[in-house]
Amino acid sequence: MRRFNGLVLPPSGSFSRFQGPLELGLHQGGRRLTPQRRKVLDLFQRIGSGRHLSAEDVHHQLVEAKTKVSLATIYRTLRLLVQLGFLHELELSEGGHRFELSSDEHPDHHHLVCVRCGRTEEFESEQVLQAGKNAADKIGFQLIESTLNVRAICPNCKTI
Amino acid sequence: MRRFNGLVLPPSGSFSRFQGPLELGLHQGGRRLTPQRRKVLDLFQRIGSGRHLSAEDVHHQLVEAKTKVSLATIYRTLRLLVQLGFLHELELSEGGHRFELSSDEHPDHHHLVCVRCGRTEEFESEQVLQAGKNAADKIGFQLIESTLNVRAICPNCKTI
DNA sequence: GTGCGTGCAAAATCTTTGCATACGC
DNA sequence: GCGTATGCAAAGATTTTGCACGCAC
Repeated sequence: MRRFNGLVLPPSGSFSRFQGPLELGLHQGGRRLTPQRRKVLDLFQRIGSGRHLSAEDVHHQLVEAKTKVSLATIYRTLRLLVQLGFLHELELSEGGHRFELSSDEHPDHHHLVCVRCGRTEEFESEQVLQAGKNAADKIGFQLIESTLNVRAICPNCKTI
Repeated sequence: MRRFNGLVLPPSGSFSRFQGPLELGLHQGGRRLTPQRRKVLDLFQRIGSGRHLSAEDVHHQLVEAKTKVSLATIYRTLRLLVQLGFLHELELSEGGHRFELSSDEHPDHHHLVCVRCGRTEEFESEQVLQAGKNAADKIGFQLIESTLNVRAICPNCKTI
């Protein structure tokens, strides 16, 4: 059950990481830069890359900041921003999807998650990048990105 | 190449003094090996490791095979089997969680997913294993497992 | 002005849970 | 028999969608 409901994919190269002013992508293909979309982008930029928010989180933050926006719009916007490559969608172990800002400074970073307390650390690895590329090449897939999820137990939880 | 891994269940209804790991786990701590649980295990066993089923898939398959079992029980059973380590829970990109049989032959394998059609291929990589271990060691986490998800476009979809 | 985006509420998924009953041990 | 597991249905949690209106362009 694929669901594409109305979200038109941008032209080729759409999966590459975003490289310019954020507004650019949102003005292509008849898309509009609405206040709501701007606020969502602003939020992710303000908190920086490496922070993981759920749709609910984003909505809550914006409402707290007196921005009038519906949860439905958050979902629609997040999906759009992921397709445009501005955000990464994460599926770490527990409870629903999370989103983080794509970053040129920390491309292809990976996540260490403590299975007990949920503490999450990030790291980069040229090895992983290469391994993903090797695997894709071997069967003729065109690589987009790879993410390594490491399940582990953090020092705090180990002592309990 | 052998097709089945070490987690062998004797055929349903047979008496055997051999007790594989599956029975052992399901008999510990007052747990019971019910027909429903056995059927779920049998299913994963039959299709082999490397196949990814959703809870709904499992339910559907069993009902087709004339096994009377409720979806709620499937969810409860899958969660149990994951906790016992007999199944792995996957969170590939599209639509919900999937489960696969844990395998002694293919531990720590990884997934290449086509973002357009959902086709999924598996691979193994010593590099990835090592990278996960390095990262965990570096900040004092105790490694449990690492899984690399590679998002890519498969040859078929590339030509469309 | 055109038609994309939004809000709202309803609907669709997906998953969990309360409770009485069934049954493995 | 004891206590766990199940079925059923209802509740929860999360995400999508139909429709009329609003607003970016």
